[in-house]
Amino acid sequence: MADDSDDGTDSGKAAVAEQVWRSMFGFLMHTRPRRDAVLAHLGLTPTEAKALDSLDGETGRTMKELAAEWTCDASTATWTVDRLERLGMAERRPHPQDRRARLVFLTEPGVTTREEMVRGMNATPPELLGLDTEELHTLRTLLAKLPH
Amino acid sequence: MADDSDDGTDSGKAAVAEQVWRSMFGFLMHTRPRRDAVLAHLGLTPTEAKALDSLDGETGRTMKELAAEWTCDASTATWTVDRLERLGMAERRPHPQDRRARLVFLTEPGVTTREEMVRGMNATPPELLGLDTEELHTLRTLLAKLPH
DNA sequence: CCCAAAAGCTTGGAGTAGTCAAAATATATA
DNA sequence: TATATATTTTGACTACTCCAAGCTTTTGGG
Repeated sequence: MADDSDDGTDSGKAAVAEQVWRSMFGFLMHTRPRRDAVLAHLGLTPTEAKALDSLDGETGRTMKELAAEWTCDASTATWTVDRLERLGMAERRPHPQDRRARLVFLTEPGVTTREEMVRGMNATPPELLGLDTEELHTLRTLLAKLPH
Repeated sequence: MADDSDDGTDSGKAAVAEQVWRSMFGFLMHTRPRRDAVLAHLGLTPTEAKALDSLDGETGRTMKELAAEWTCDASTATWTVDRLERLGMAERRPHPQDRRARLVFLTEPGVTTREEMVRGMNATPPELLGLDTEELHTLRTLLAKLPH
């Protein structure tokens, strides 16, 4: 009610949304150093982390696909996969149908590192446990309505 | 209730917190391209953006302070401020008490660019308006309990 | 069936951003 | 005056990033 001005529009809603975003974004910033530390601890550059995230041990990806996903030049994709390969985390295998193409897979150490990275990046910030269970349930329900 | 195992701890709460975090983090990722676009549109590198954020037009900061805030080498701070200065967005002025030191201020164009940047980075994602006003109020109350 | 064009990838060359260490300069302080 | 402080300069190195050129293989007409 007490919100503000005089136009007929739903300006109160936008103001509340803004405060919601401020809190959410602030919390994200607050917890960011922890996520940065995950990559630092694993010795991964942001590019290597992104690459690791795009790959797995079972499904081979072609260089073309990876370049498209990373929205980079084909030669940059070559360079990126080279880095992972030198780290022993990825390998190129021949494409069974097209001998021009390569399929990129994570090696076993690559899969392990990827798992640690994903676990660390997605780890629940302990600050959330400052809320009680009922509050968390409410939050879960509401946040589930947002695109992800 | 129906949650899981057999230890006496409050394991259901952690599971809900995890889902809350998944939604929140997912939404952050979902909205990230928009924030990247703000910097791209203003032609700012991440370092320049960080520097701009640390400065204003009234309060001078010494190089030493800036290096500490950015947790970088003093010479890196010099390099960073140089960039902003070449862009016409910052200027060094002598320190009134200590002639060894400099005070760094934003210029008028720097202040303007900073404002645009802050506005763009903090802009409320329109997806939030998919929730109704009451839901947003609830969200605001709960999120305000988190550190920011 | 053959060959020119296209596709997939890599290599080589070059440029930008960011980072630090060491040395140099100027000033303040004990 | 000797030492400490604030900053800049110089030099070197890593991480990206693209473009242009080249190699191999596939594909689409004639």
